[in-house]
Formats: sequence, C-alpha cells, structure tokens
Amino acid sequence: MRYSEDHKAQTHQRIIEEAARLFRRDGVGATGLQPLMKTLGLTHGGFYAHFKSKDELVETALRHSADKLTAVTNEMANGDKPLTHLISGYLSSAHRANPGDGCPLPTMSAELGQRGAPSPVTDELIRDRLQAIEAGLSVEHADEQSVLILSAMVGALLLSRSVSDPELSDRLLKTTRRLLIEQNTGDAAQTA
Amino acid sequence: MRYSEDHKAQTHQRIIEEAARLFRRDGVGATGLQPLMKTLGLTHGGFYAHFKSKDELVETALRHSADKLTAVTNEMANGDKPLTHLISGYLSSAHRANPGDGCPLPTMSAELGQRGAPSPVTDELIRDRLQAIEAGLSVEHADEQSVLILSAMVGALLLSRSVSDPELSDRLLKTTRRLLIEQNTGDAAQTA
DNA sequence: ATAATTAAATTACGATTGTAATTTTAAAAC
DNA sequence: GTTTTAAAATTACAATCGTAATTTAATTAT
Repeated sequence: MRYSEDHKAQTHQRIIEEAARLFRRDGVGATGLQPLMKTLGLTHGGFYAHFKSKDELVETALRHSADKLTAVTNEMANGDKPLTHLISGYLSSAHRANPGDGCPLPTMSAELGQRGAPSPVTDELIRDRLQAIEAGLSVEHADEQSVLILSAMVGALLLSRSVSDPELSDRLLKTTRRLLIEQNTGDAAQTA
Repeated sequence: MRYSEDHKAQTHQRIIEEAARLFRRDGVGATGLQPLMKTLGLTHGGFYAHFKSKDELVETALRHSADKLTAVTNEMANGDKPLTHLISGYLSSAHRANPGDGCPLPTMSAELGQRGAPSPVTDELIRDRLQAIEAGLSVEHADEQSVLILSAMVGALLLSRSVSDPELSDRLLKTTRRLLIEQNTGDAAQTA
C-alpha cells in the first residue's frame, strides 16, 4: 500500500527513535527486531525496506542518541555554571531512572565493544562529550581532567543502575556528583 | 556413565570458570549454554544436572569472579603502595585486553541492571572493591573518595574497550590512571 | 560377577532470532 | 477511472536459544 509522500521517511524516523530508546533501555542484543516493529504497529517483515541489517540500525540509532545528547548539552553551554549543570543532570535520579532517554555510553558501550569491531560512532560520541566537559573547565590541563570526569560520570551512572540496594545506588550517584562538582568547579553541590 | 567420586564437582567447577570467562568477555546474553558446554567437551543437555537455570549460573559465576578479584587485591594490600598498584593494574593495557580474566563490572553490570531485578551479588562486589580502595587512602573522607575512584576506574576501562581508535583508547586509560594516582596517592605515575 | 547408581549423552521441545521472498493494498500518475 | 508504484503485511526460512525427558554407560557396591 502506498502512503503519502514522506510517509516512509516518517516511519524510518520512528524506527530509529524507538530503537534508540530500546537499545539504551534493554541493550542491543536483548532488543529483537520483531518486538521493536510491533511496538510501532508494524510487522517485522518491512524492516529491511528501511535498513539493510540490524547492525546498520544500531549505528544509526546510536548516532541519533548522540546528536540529541549533544543538542541538550550545547543548549546548556550558554547558561550559567554549565559544567555544574552538566554533571548534576548526568548524575541525577531522573537520568538513572530513564536509561532509554539518556546517555548511551553506560548502557551500550560494553556491548558495542563486544559486538565485533567497535564503530567509530562511539569514538565521536566520546570525543564530543569530552569536549563539552573541557569547555566548562578552567583549570590548566582541562583536556586531561575532562577524561577523568567523563569516566567517573559513566562509571557512577552504570554502577548506580546495577545494584539492588537503593541506598548504595544513591551513595554511588550522589557522592560522585558532589565530589566531581566540588573538585572541578567553584560551585557548591546542591543536596537534591 | 558414572565417574570417579569428585568428578561431578570438578565438572561443576569447570562450568563455573568457563562461564565466568565467557560472561565477562562476551556478555551474559551473548553466551549460549550450548557453546559453553561444547567448549568443555560436553553436550548442553547435562547442564541442568549442575544448575537449575542459566540465571543461577550467572550468579555463581559472578561470585566466582568477585572472589578471585578480591583475592588478588588482598594479596596486594600487604605490599607497598597498594592503592597505586591497584589503580595501575586495573587501568592497564593487560586488563583492557583481557576482559575474560578481569573485573566483571565494566563488562557485565549494564546487562545485570537490565536483566530483571539486579542481584545482591553485584552489591557485594562493589562494596568489596570500595573497601579495598578506601583501605589504601589516607585522606579525610576516604569513604567518599573511594566512590569517585571506583566509578572512574570502571568508566575508563569500559570506554577504553569500546572505542575503535587505539589512540583515544590509550588516552582514556592512561590519563585516568595518571590523574587518579596523582590526585589520590603521593606517588608519581609510571609512564608504562 | 552381578546389580544399583548416576554423570553425562542424546534427543526433542517450543519460542525467538535475523533475514528474505512474496503478496497485498492504497496512494499517486496518467 | 484505469494503471503504475511502492510501503507495509504476510509468510517462510534456518539457526539458535533455554529447558527438559529420556537413554546410555561406567563406576561403585554387593
């Protein structure tokens, strides 16, 4: 059945957005193409009219996630205390509770490293986030300190999502947030 | 066929060790029970004589990995500069290149957080490693700083394994290692 | 030597996976 | 109003998954 002009483009985009969400929430391997298409009200057969393989969708969805994240960060960059807000938002309960809307690094990068050869898209994503952090730093070796900050953010969020004890989870999230802010900005970390 | 007294116990242990390696190297979901048993020269049918489900094996294998890691760390604790060696070993090229023999946190914790309810075994593992780091710290709020250090170690190793550019991978690994050592010990980081 | 025991092999199950023809069908073009 | 077109549905494929009976066979106990 033929649909209106840009209907295919719209469906294409809907697949990408739903995939980006499910890949981050459940992982790439645990996300089947059939349930994915069913979520969109489509059957899985039509998938290959849009992408030539699941791997291609993974790359596309990852780039989509990266672009959205970068857009949010860029918007923050013009406000006050950009680095404090960057760290605070990343290590927030909201981000912890919604992996499907958040940074793909804690949820997907282990799998991306394990699925055959890693894609350069991961590199781009990491470089972009390093640069965003570096831009908010005013110390001498900002390019080095940004690596430490990103590593700590990704690690803390990952660990805080993997434990069963909510108190331990909070401790991982909030302690890392407070120390990163205190040690890298002149700001005081809010208790929220 | 009946084998010598402790043959079942030996096979049981071999399953655990091979699973612990494969789960860390390839991920839990990507590790099938059939290939796992075949690696040991067994057929997959006999698996359920040893474990009642794959999930039970995951827990057992994770605990096995944790115990071996803790043993290595405890041994280091009596030497000199224990924290420096702990960080240095964790963020080493050898650890990066051999996920199957290393810490399960960077490779498995995302999946563990995604597979239904997280197991308390992850909590134990994280608490143990926090304590090992804290024991090597001599600052005032060692219990808080240890959280930052562990997060950074896990994050840096995870990211360094997921990128395609070896230079970026080295930068993530070595910069985090050097800064963590410089900022948390009185030692100078070796260039190796 | 025979019988009892049991670890592991064999075999089978239904579900799900990624992939791919093939068919349907409704919008666009004439 | 008929024909062309192509997006999505349908259907099918072989492979693999976790799980589970059932059978085989070697060791121990009698």
